Amino acid sequence: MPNRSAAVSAPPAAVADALLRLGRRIRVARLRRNLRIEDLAARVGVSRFTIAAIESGKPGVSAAATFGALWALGLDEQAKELADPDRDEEGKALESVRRPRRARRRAALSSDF
Amino acid sequence: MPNRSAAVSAPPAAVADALLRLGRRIRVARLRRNLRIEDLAARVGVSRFTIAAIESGKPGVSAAATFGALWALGLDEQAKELADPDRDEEGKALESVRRPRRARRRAALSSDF
DNA sequence: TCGTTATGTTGTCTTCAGTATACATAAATG
DNA sequence: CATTTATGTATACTGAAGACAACATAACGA
Repeated sequence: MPNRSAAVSAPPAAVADALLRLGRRIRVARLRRNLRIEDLAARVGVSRFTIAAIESGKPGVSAAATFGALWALGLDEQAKELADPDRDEEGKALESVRRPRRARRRAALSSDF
Repeated sequence: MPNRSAAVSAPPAAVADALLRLGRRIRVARLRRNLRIEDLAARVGVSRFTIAAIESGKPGVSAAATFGALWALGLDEQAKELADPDRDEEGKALESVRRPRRARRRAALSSDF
């Protein structure tokens, strides 16, 4: 079985779009602050090629580099709110009374056959 | 993330915290939906080990896998708002009149030593 | 316009992310 | 409790992420 996962080499369109949009926005924020790619790279602690990859929406860049760029630009506040359980209305609705520490498959109905 | 970069192997505390928090929240959302790690992995298109890495906040996981997990859980709406230029007050304030396509270092003041 | 320089591009090399298998642990279920 | 099974842990393998160098291109400032 091949090594690289499809999700990374060819992500779903929604994910690819999100990464592209995020990259473009990071670029806008960087330019507004009059930072060179190299300047931002130094702040984040990666090479200029990694920042270029982020800005062009490459799927394979590490989460640390991506969030690091947001942080280095002072844009990490919204990142902190990501997937906030309090705002996950669907999740709250689906949640059963208790909150299990493990998911469980629908019981396999041992009685048949 | 191959050739070691400090930002990935040992991210700034703020970034490490953000990744840890995001991972925990993804786990909460997954459990609320009664999905096993393996179920979510299948939706995202990665192995269960990658989901486990995301949930434990490992810095090296790819952005595609991370955003893919948010997407597979239906939590990608907030992700779309990340780094929205309209909300970047600091950036808007810093932005000069025009929006250059390249940053430029502070002019090197050719006249002095 | 002209020189400067930020960014893109190409190519090589190294390291680790992601995968897979196997086993251990612990949490649900009945 | 006992059984089932979701998740953690360990090891090994492979391909791509990321670093670096050098050069090409194009945008900016003067």
